[in-house]
Amino acid sequence: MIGRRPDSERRGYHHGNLKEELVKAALELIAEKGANGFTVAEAARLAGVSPTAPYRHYRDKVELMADVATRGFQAFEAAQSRAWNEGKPNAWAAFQRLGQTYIAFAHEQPAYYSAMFEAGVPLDASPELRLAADRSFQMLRAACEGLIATLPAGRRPPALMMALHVWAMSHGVAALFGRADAGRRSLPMSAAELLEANMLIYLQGLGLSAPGN
Amino acid sequence: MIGRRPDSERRGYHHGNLKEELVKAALELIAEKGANGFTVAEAARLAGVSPTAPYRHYRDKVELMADVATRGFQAFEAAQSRAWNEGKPNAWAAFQRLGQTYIAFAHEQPAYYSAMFEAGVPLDASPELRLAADRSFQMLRAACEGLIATLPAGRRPPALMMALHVWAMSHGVAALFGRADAGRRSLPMSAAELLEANMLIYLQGLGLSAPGN
DNA sequence: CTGCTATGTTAGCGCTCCTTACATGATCGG
DNA sequence: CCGATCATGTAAGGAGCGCTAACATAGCAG
Repeated sequence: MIGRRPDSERRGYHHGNLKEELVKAALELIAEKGANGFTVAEAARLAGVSPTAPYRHYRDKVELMADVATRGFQAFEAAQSRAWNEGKPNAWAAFQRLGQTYIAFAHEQPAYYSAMFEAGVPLDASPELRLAADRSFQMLRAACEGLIATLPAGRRPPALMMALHVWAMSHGVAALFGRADAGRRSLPMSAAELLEANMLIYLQGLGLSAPGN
Repeated sequence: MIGRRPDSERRGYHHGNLKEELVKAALELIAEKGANGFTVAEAARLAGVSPTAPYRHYRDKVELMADVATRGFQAFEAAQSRAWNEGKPNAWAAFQRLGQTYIAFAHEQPAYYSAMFEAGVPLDASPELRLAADRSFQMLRAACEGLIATLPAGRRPPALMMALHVWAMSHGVAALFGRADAGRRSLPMSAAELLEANMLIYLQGLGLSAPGN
């Protein structure tokens, strides 16, 4: 990390950047056949290399999955950060955007979402993964603190608890109703609407209500 | 369920009741190594039969998993039913018991829980599975209706939506914080406490509060 | 007893994960 | 410019798994 070489991207050696392409292949496969239907061999095939080439870049299958999950958390945190936008124009609106972003991410990046939450990758598989996951959560926690600050001092819930609740609600809705999986029961509303209503009722329970309304 | 045969348990043929024993073995393996670390061959080994014997009882691995999931839903619904106890002594207390039961089930029967929600078994894998899952949900929905009935007519939310919210919160908490998995962040409260607080705030948001309090 | 069906075993194909040994392309010291 | 070295690829193969096909046997019906 001494800064990039100025004269070239250094995509050298045989293939170029096999690592990136393996991640891309893994995402395709996970999106197509679920988190379990992904095999290292098939990813290698997609990348046009021999079945054992991936093992030059990843110790084993789990490490590859962990890399995918890490990139997922990074992309997720970036999306969350954009949605939060430093709490503008007000904490309430920004908070609602966070929830929508969660559902949208689960819906539009099912492969990332699977790798992050459904593939069974332990969070301490790598320090980078742990870091990326923690940053996502800290973002959410900060958003909660922003909302809590609008409450009168006597009625403020612990920010950590609130963040855990919001995460649980988001994850619950996304996991149960937010995927295009088979076996879905027909719902009267979309996952996004369901989560928005859930959040509104929860916030109401905390004594929060939409400003300017 | 016409009552047991009086003269014998009818463990006939070669092994006796291999099907039951395979399910038991599967539960052990899932509890031990997660929903993915389970193999048909190893289950057969645990049951003391050859690696292909299970295929006389299940078309493939998915069908075995689906059977485990079905039995999980049946056990779950039985537990829920006991907890609900027809809404006695009052809808509020019975409802709280339902939530606790959800967390307890996820905690004490991790193998069932994995098979039901994390193994990727589609709900329409079999009619029995679909039925068992639906019955669990109808139970929850009935409980919600019981609670909603205590609200004044003008403020009643749709029971289906409420049931979906409760399920999402329960599942979110259970999936994220209710397992003994690795990679857990240290929490200031248990999953059961977290869910109870979440429910209380949500119900508060609906205008519900504990009776006699 | 004879034959049928349910339940089990053995053999084997194709696939996966991963290791070991080997080949080759890029880079660097001279 | 050349050979050494290291990073990156391939080839071969072992062990395990899902599943099928062919065969064997236990229990039951007649």
